[in-house]
Amino acid sequence: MSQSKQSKSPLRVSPQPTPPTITKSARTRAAILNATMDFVWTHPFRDLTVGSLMASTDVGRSAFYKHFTGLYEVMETLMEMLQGGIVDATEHWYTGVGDPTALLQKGLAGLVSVGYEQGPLLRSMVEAATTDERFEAIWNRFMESFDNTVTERIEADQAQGLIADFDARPVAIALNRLNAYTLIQEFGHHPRSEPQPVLEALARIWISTLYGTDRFGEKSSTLVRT
Amino acid sequence: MSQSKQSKSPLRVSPQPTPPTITKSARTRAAILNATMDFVWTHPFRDLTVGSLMASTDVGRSAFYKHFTGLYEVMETLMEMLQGGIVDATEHWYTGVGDPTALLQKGLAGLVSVGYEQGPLLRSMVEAATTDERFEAIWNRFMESFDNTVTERIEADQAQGLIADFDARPVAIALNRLNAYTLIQEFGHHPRSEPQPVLEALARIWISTLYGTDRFGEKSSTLVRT
DNA sequence: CTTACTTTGTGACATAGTGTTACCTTGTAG
DNA sequence: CTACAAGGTAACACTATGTCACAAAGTAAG
Repeated sequence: MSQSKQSKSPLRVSPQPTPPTITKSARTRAAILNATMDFVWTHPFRDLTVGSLMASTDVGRSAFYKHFTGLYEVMETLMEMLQGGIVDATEHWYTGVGDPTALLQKGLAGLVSVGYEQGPLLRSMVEAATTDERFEAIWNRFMESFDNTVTERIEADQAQGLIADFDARPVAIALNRLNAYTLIQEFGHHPRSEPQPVLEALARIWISTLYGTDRFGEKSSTLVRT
Repeated sequence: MSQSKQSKSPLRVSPQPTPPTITKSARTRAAILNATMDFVWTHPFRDLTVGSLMASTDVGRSAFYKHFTGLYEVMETLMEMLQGGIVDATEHWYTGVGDPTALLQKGLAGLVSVGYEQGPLLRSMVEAATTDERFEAIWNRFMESFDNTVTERIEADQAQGLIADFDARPVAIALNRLNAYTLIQEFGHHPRSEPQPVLEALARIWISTLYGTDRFGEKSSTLVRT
């Protein structure tokens, strides 16, 4: 009732993916996706219903089911967009060569940046995962892929003697939960936190844990980036 | 229909809180709480309905509303029980004196122990928080109380020169998300992970971050506890 | 014991959301 | 201009919630 419009979701879904044939179907599909995006930007996922969603388009509620089998499928589509951004932002660390600390720092900076831009969307993903069984499976697979990648990277650095020889997988799982849920906590709702202190906190934790604390002076100003 | 019973929730709600007057009301209340406990032990919270819940008691569905205003209030009651266990298990660290590393280690061991015992209940709390607005507020207050306590403890140790002088709050927030969601990931579903490697991972991350990595030998066998 | 009264329990109802079906409409390819 | 598939709709069946008026059953007092 007292809702002075906040920020709008930045990602927009254009009707035509590649071919210039703008079908009516694609336009409605895009309208649904955009309406969903806008909705989760400012509302909890639990308040999203097919009815309220379609009310903000120019077609009726039951037309929704001509394009998606349910809300979970809409979220799945949006997640593919989010996933791309996250993978792009962090892949340096997994694949790059050079100073591992600097690579990690860069990867985390990218992750925090995406989290800051897409926070509410990220939050809605987790909410959708607890609401819908099928989407939960998709989300879990997403997180597990990170668990695997981070585990591999830790083990590779352990083989080179860069990281102490501990059981990599539980640490990877824990650090990934750290990232995901810290980003949601800090950037999932309006008003968002400042990204800088969050990046410093995450970088401190990851770097201390993996590469040791001797990287830090007394004041952590060496961590400043972005 | 085809439900071969898995493990049962260990916490039981006795009808009489303190006075020996066993009212009929208290018995039904306890039956509801126990049925809820049993349910979330083996099912996702989204599948919990008032109907299915009351079907496993000897009174009808609408009797539920004579005792609770909704499922969220049931979860609130169960959370008070869980909260007590967590606070008991971790309070050493916040208040104790002596070697901070050892205190932290003990606190985490207690936390992992509670998480291991109460994992599915903890998971259902987070699920309920994303489903119900009022319970979400309660859960957030719970997490914030930990954020405040950990922030204070870090700042106290920083004042003594035991911890490097970084911005304590974002680190406290991140480390608390680490704990909560790692415990849910590892112990929230059957079959649960082993507690030992999880404790080692959490201890490594907390201790490295706060007190430095020089505490660890090459193999982390010094961390073994329980 | 029985009367009066509060607590606990019930069936029926109103409401809100989901997903499906059978049937229109429209736009565009032949 | 017409055939017909794709897109859209209204109405329905279903499931869950929460409430209400009323019934039953404990309990306390006389």
